[in-house]
Amino acid sequence: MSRNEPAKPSNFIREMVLEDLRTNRFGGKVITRFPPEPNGYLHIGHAKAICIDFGLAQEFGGRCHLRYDDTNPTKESTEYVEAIKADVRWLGFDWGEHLYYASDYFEQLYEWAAELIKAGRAYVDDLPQEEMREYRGTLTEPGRESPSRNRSVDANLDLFKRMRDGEFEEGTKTLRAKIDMASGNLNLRDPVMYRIRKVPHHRTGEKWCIYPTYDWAHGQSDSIEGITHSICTLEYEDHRPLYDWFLAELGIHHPQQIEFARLSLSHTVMSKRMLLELVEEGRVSGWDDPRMPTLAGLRRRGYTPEAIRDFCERIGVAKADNVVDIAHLEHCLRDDLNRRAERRMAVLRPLRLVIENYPEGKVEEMEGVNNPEDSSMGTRRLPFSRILYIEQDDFRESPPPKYFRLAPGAEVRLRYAYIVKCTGVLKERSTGEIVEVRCTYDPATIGGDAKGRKVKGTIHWVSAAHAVEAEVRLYDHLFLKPRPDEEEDWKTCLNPDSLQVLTGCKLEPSLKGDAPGSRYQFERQGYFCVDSKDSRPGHPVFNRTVGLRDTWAKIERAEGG
RNA sequence: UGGGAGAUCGUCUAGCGGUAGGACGCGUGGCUCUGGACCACGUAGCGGGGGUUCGAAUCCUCCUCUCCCAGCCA
Repeated sequence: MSRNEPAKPSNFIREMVLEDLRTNRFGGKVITRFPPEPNGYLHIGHAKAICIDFGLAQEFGGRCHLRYDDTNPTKESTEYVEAIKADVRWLGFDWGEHLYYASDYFEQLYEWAAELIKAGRAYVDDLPQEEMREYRGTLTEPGRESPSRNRSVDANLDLFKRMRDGEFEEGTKTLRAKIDMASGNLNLRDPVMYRIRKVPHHRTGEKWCIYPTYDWAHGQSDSIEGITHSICTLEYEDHRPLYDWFLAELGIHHPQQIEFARLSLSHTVMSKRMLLELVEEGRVSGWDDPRMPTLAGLRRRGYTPEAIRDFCERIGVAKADNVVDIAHLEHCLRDDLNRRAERRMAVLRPLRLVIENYPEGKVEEMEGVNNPEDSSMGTRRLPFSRILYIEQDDFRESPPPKYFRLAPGAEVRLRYAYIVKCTGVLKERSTGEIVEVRCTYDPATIGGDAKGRKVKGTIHWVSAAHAVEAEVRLYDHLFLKPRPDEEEDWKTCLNPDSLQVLTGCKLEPSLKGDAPGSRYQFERQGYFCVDSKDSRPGHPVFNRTVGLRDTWAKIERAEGG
């Protein structure tokens, strides 16, 4: 409608769906699914897939199923099932009644497999694993047909039944599709449909000892659920011919598989293997360590689902390999938190500031706005007194050029309070360390009104007598290099300062006893949240979610400071 | 050297034969009781060679480079 509105960015998947809608290919329906294997935690890469799967369904008035691809009982557990549900919900999506498990379809899958056997399209193979590999050939040489390949239908049926009945040991038999051992696509060289695993399944228990492979289970599960668009990542591209083959042979509802490029993020790793290694070696405190790219980690770090969804929208969807700069994610976060987080004052590295001409014992209450972006968020009272804490960084004995903060003889505004002028410092005799800054205040400037004076700097403060003590954890990128997995040894570029723990931080009293997860902007510093695991009454712990943009730090860095 | 896919500002992404646009980042300026936010401006790109066309990022062709596949993982 409005001509200035930039066109909503589309992507190739949306356009394919639109085209299918136009041609009425699936009767006007859009049914997608998010199909995690319950064998690990979801990360930001999954969030992209979730946003695409659920987002498309939402957009076109369809629905998206949550379906667990639980075909490999040796790796899966209900613990992951629950964690994944929680993460998807937290991200803001709802599968309604449509929670499914591939394991619900085991019986149907078995029947269809028998059907393929009867059609001469599948056979029981005796080849052990290593031999099967040899028979498969290589990327450049065709494979050879297994000696079992031309068994009779009856023999195959009988053997298959006995596989199910547990007559054979693990690894001694498989059911394979009979396709083409010479295909250039290795997936078509008689792929395995069933393998024997004499292990209980987290849902079917002891009922089965043969389990379908991904290739055999996935497309058929999609079909059963009436999925129209089966969206997955690029590595499944050459599985599509097999996906299509099974469905065509069975003559059942045939969804469209569409592949997109998975998300990579700079300054972190996303592979399950690497994340697991970080956890197991204690490089991080767990899957929900705030430095982890897992949804659990991001949540604990203080990320909002809105910011993550916005990010997924902004990065787009395409087929080219990509690595998105983590700064992009952080931008989306700040953008969201700036609008929603209440402001607070907190001194992370305290330095005593004594106002020499302010009466001892006097306490005034200053009014601070909770969010300058949204006046409906109200105001709060801040106790002010003679002895305050300010940030160590906000005082320099010999200030560099363009330093707007406190320095001997300089004036600065104490946010929401008074203009003060520095009169001197107290140092620790032996070390020369500055332990206290002295100043005088101008009573006429109450509330921070500079009365027409040009006071360039405004700093935050906390009244010493009223301060709440807290531990603050400063998090930074987990890796120093943008692409750790491209280093000789990815762990050599782990950021040794990815976590800095500060104790004895001084918070304004309104922060006392806040609920875990509460998010704030600590003015001039960044966004912080109450840690959901370690914070407790009497010992608050805050996590830095992300810092504010810091132009001054940039200037200092540029000048070699 | 088999099969599949891909290549557009530093990064992500649009473009569908008609002026290469947006976002992030970066830079400059403005504004500001957060050196935040916000506003304005700027920076910078079609992998290469041929061809078709009045006109090519887009169509054809050859080449180069990158990614995926040899699990009874997903």
